[in-house]
Amino acid sequence: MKNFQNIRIAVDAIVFGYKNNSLYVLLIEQQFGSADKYWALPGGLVKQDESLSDAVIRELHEETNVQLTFMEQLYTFGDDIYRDSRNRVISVAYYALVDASNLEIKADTDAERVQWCKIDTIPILAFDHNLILEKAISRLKAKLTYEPIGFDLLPEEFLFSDLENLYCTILEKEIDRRNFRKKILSYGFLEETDNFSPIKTGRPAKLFRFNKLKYNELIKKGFHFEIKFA
Amino acid sequence: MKNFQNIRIAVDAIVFGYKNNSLYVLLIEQQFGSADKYWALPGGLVKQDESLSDAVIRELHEETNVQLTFMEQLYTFGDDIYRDSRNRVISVAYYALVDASNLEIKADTDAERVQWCKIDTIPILAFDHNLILEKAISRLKAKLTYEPIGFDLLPEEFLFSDLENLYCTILEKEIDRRNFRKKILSYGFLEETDNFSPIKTGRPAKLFRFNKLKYNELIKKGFHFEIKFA
DNA sequence: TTAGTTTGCGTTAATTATACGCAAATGTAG
DNA sequence: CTACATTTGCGTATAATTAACGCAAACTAA
Repeated sequence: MKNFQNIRIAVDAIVFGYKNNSLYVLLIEQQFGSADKYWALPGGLVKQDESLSDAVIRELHEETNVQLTFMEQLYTFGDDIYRDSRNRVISVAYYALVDASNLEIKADTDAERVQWCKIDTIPILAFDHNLILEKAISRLKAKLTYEPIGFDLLPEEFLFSDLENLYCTILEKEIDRRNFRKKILSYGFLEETDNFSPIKTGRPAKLFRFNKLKYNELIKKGFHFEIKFA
Repeated sequence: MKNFQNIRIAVDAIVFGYKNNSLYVLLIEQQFGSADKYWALPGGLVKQDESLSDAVIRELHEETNVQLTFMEQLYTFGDDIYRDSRNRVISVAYYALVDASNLEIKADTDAERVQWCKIDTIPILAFDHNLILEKAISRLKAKLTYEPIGFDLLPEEFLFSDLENLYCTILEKEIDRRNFRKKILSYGFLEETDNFSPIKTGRPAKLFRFNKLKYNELIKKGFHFEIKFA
């Protein structure tokens, strides 16, 4: 075997969003070769003088118009050496959580269509993107229980019932509404706003806000976030 | 900027071992260019037709004579585009835990020397290997608390005091010996052997063994390992 | 007014964690 | 042979946390 290395390096972006009590992921439709159209995760080749994290943020922006400042690295996929049939390509996957209600997406260069796709109706995707997405979902599920990332999926101000619903939906678990509320409130990083939900059914509900500063202070004191389920 | 990509892809191996009540990592000494010698993590370029995980296991074997069957992916380092001064190189880091008392290491191709290095006396390493190692250590610490990986660092049969010591040392925390024992035993995946420790001081201690099968059964039933510290 | 709905606060029992006490089983020093 | 140092292994009391549930308050719609 000759020693020459001809491997391309790509990045892929998994962007999770939450709306209508469901978890979504951002997909693009791409044309491959002459005929085939495939849904895929946003992503593409890293440029020569570009860091990996810059690359994934650039590709996401180019293909979906979504402008993020940070994505977290998920995993690097390079064990299947034929994952791309054209060349050997290794892909570093990144993920992010966004408030989907507050985001303008539009197809741009490279992508023909961009869409939020519900997590339980994902089609067959290009390359090994189904595998990548699965890994991202299990990471999301795990992280949800030990870091307060659920708030990233919600608007600035949200209802307790939204938060509760988010947890139940994503983790596919039942949960006691009252104990959940008690526990989260006991942490002390949520603050009540003076605003009420516009929904006109049942008792009016206060809107809450996640206080990141307070959370960071707690962390410094050794606090450890955790949500457990039966 | 031209579209041509000339990025090499490498793998690096972090192998943790435990002996003499201390945590160690496997390092090699390499010659760079004409004069400089540097300690570094084992690793090297991925071959064209080789999966990432095969590559890291091969490199580790070539450089240290340590033959593993599995390593877990840690992180991919590619944000500092000058991390290797010669070319742009992206490195996928993998780590593993081994029973150091049971391992023959020897310098081989590429490496001049191989050595277990105590984690609190790590020298300045080549490239960004200090950064990589730091990340590996924090991953190890985190994982130790929610997966029963401590046993991988011990011999097949071990003393409870060894296990206790391992946790205290790596996590740098105090722990109540009796509560720790009670908790671990309550999980039911440790089995007593008929053997006793050869140490001739104090009351003779039973040797224990980690029953992976039993652990896997528990996992299937929804069990979740956890060791918390004050 | 009444029924339906969701919020927000509370109480109690069960479980788990924490902080210890102490005897058993050895080797060793005198 | 005895007293002592040392480490193991088991136990118990108390505090803290979690889980299970009750119910009134505050609104809308009819």
